[in-house]
Amino acid sequence: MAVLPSSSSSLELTISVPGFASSPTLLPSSSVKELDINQVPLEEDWMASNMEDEEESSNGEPPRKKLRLTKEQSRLLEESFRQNHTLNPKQKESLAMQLKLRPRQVEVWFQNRRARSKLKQTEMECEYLKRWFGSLTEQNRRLQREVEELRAIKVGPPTVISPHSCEPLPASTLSMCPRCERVTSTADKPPSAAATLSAKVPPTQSRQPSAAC
DNA sequence: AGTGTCAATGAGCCAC
DNA sequence: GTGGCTCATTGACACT
Repeated sequence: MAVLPSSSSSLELTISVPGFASSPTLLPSSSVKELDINQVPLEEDWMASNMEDEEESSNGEPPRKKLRLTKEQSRLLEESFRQNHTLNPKQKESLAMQLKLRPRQVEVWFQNRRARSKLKQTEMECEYLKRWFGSLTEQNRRLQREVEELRAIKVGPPTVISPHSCEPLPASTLSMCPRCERVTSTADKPPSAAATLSAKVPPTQSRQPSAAC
C-alpha cells in the first residue's frame, strides 16, 4: 500500500552549518546557522564542503549537521518513491543530481521513507485489528447471551401441544402408535400397552398433529 | 524544557 | 569482499 505524500510547491533549501548564517527566516539567536543551498549551485563548492565534512568526521569531533530537505526536494523524492520504493544506482545518481544532493542522501531518504511507510502500514494494521477485536468481542457477547437464553428455555420440562385438545402437555405423556407409527398422547387417551415414548422426542417433532388412532 | 520529526549512522544480515 | 537492505539508535532542529 502506498502512502500518499504531502504535497507542497515552494522551494526553500537550507542546510545547517555551524558558524554560517544566510537564512533570513531563522531566528538570529539560533546557534546553528543556515546555508541556502539554492544560492550555492557551484558543484565544486558543494563537493568541497562535503570533502571538508568527511575530513572533519575522520578527525575526532565532527559537528553533526542537520539537513532539512526543501519542500520541492521532498516533493520530487515522494514522487519518485511513489513510482518505485527502491532505486538502482543510476536512478539514485540522476535523482541526486536533479536535487543537488549526494547519492548517499537520496539513498538514506529512501531508506527512511520505506521505514516510515512500513511504520504507517503497521499502525494501520494495528488499528484494523483493534476494530476487528472489538467487533468479535461484541459478537461473542451476543452469542453468549443467546446461549444463556437457550439454556433457560431448555431447563423447563419439554411440552407438546396435544393434537386432540390443543393444550400443552408434558412430552413424557407421548406415545407412539405401533400400527400407524404416529405420536399420540397418553393424557388424551387411556394408557395402552403400546410402547411409550420417552421425553427425548423433540417437541417440534411431536407437535405434528396426529389425527389417527 | 519537553517533545516530535527526520536525516544520518552503525551493526548485522543476505545475495552475488 | 562488496553492495544493498533492514533495524535500532542518535542527534539536530522546530515547535509548543
